[in-house]
Amino acid sequence: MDSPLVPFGRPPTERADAARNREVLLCTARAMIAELGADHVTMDGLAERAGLGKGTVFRRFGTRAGIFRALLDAEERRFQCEVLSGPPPLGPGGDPVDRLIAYGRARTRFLLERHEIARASFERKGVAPPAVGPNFSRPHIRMLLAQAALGLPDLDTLSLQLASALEGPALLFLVADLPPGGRAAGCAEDDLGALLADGWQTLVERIARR
Amino acid sequence: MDSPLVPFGRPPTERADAARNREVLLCTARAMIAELGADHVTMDGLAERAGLGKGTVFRRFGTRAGIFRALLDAEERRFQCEVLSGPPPLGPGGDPVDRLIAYGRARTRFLLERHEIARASFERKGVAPPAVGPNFSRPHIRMLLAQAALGLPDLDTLSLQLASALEGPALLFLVADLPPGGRAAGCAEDDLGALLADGWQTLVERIARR
DNA sequence: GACGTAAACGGACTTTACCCCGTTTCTCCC
DNA sequence: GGGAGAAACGGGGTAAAGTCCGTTTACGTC
Repeated sequence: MDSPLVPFGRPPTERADAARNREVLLCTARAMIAELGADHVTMDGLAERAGLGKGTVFRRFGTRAGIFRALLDAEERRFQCEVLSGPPPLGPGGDPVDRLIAYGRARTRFLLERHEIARASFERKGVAPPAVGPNFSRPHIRMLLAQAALGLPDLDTLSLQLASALEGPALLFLVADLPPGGRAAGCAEDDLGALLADGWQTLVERIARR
Repeated sequence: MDSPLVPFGRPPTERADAARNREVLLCTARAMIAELGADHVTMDGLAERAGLGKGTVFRRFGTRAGIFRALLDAEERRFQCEVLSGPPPLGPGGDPVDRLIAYGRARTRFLLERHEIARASFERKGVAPPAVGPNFSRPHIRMLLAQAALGLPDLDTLSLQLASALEGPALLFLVADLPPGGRAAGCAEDDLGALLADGWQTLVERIARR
């Protein structure tokens, strides 16, 4: 019995085949999304096209939304890098209010460019946290608000509400459903992004006004 | 041929049995929600318990979310009455900024009290508009902003974002999932409502500051 | 009151997410 | 290289949403 009582030394490393299959699945998913649109991607279809069993897909991603979340995560990471270590005004170094505005612009653009995946990464089944929404934006906004020292009370709640104002419209309420306000119909994605970005700037400037 | 060429006089009135069944279904649904929780209410279960066929349920409400939407609509209507014709500060007559604040408080409370149904009335399948979210709040907010004459540009977009800030947190991101910010865990519904309401007030006051 | 028609009904059928568990494969250690 | 044990795999099974279509029923007309 010289085996260690506490099984040290084996941090939860992923098995090689598992890692490979994850990649295969993500690639296949991307291809299928491009080809069929996000909501015609079924778990069975994905499994078959990837040449794997259905069980594997679920083991990897837990749920349908999990796939889209994983897809988004990869891109999120790059986005977060820019925000956390890129040049101002988005990255660190500048005036916090300017950063807030720049963040909103960048985030809006990011979400609209990926709205299909972002939307699909939502799903209300069981108890899966939304993940995409407030998880990065909210603390970031909170931090910038704190830095800006505007004398605002309860930054926890405020940052939540502002994150909603920023992400909600892009993620949930529109894109393909309701173009904002009167100018319905012909409103392309870019225009929409510009409107939302400007709106965000107005909001932030008003709130930051001393 | 004395029958009229244009079949006037028959506006799309609902057949008596259909109306009765709608009521039965809504009542049964309410009972089941109270008993099992909203997300254990299945269409089969509802149909069986109501003593009707499944096809009927779908014909009536179109989709699972449709039931919850219908349930909410009834309550929504009462809420809207208060807002549209009740006494100030919520109802018409007072200062628009005060009304905006009062509206936020009332709406937050309304949504939190019904969060289970409100959440269930969402669903992303096909092309069903969210309905609950921006459909009443947004135009109302827009109107009050216009009345307040704050010199804000693009009220269409701004009202959308503010409606998101108001409804998003209550509807989507929390209640049972993530209590806001640091003070996790023990945060009851009432406290949450107070936090969100205060946050909303802060937001509006800042934006309205001349 | 009988009749014709459009609307409503019912439930079998299809599709899809997700579970389960016996089987296979990796990886570590000797 | 061989063996043990844990992790990953596969695919049949289940449950629930949503569709279809043949049957029944309400309601206006004669």
